[in-house]
Amino acid sequence: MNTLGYVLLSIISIRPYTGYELVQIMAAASWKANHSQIYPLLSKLEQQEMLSFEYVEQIGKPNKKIYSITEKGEEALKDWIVSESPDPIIRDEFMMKIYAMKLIDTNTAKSLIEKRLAIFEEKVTSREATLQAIEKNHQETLKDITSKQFGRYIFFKRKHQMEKEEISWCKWVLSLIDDYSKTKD
Amino acid sequence: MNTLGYVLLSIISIRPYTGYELVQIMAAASWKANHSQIYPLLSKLEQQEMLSFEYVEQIGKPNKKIYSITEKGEEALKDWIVSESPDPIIRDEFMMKIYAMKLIDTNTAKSLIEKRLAIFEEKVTSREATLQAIEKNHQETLKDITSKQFGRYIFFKRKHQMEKEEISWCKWVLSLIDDYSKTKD
DNA sequence: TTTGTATATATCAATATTTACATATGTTTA
DNA sequence: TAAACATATGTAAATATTGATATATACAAA
Repeated sequence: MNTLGYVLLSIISIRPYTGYELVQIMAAASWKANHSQIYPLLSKLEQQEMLSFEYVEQIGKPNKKIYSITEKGEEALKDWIVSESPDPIIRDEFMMKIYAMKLIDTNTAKSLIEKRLAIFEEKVTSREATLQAIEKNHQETLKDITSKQFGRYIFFKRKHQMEKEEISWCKWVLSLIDDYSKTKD
Repeated sequence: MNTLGYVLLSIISIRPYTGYELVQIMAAASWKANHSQIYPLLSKLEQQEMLSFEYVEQIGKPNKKIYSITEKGEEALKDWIVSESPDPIIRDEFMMKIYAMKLIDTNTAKSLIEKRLAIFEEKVTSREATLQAIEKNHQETLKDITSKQFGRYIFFKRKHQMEKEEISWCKWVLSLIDDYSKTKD
């Protein structure tokens, strides 16, 4: 099995999901995976008996397959969890553009960073809504590190923290740009 | 040209580099790219006249090609910089394992997080060495946002901040684990 | 003395990921 | 009222990425 397969098992271990939902969960986790990758992989995992699915017929909406983890899947997942984790891969085009910032003029640079700031402010808003929902619905179990929600909760907390830091970094860079502009007057 | 091509142009826009050095720079930027990807791409960029290289013969070491950006490369790079940036992709296996943390026992979880903490403490140490070197060698130009070092400097500052935050998150999770362990006594 | 590491580049095969094509219905927006 | 969007799954082709093999020298460690 490949890494994405284990990642899907990890998410489904919390509760059953459809492929459609998994695409969105992966995107929210910044691990973008297209449905063209997710659907065939779920089929494969089902054939390998790591997952099972329930076919749900719907009216007014397309039918769906709700995947659950099997015992075999859980065992495979456990082995993966305790295995060595490679260094995280961060492919952030914006940050790589920053590297060559001196090539563009100050106003353009400023507006690029302002845009980044706005994007992350939106991310923080929606992340906070998710966190508040978890805190509201699972308040008693959040201190129970063996609860199903715990892992998901601390995961989102880390994402939230990261997004907040991006905002403060953007503001810091904007202040440097402003300081520089003043000395040029 | 593909995204990695632009990223290489971005780095080379600061100063000329060899393919070998670029592999290491990419790794330090968490954008891992193997030499099997870098070398053919540099050749292609040279053929497209985005880059030029100087062949340097060495004694006791293999010969090398030092790539510099051309005017054409710089124009292409500028266009890329002002284009829309897709959302960052973060493929962090450790964080996806955290999702399913409840499957493993408390002590195993604790040691996984301690290991993550140790890895990031090392990252911070080496990042701080890099930052101090930049601050020492370019102290006058660091406030000049049009200097070549500025982009690289604020890039590394962001990486440093991110790594520090990872450490504080690990410590927070460890404290939650300890609190839970106490309530279980 | 052999094995591993650092320096340096190159290519091939295997795998993973992205982009495009395909289908179908209900709701929302211009 | 037509176009876009959300729900839902699927496949095929193109592209990107990883892992392996290849070559060569110097140096350090086992």
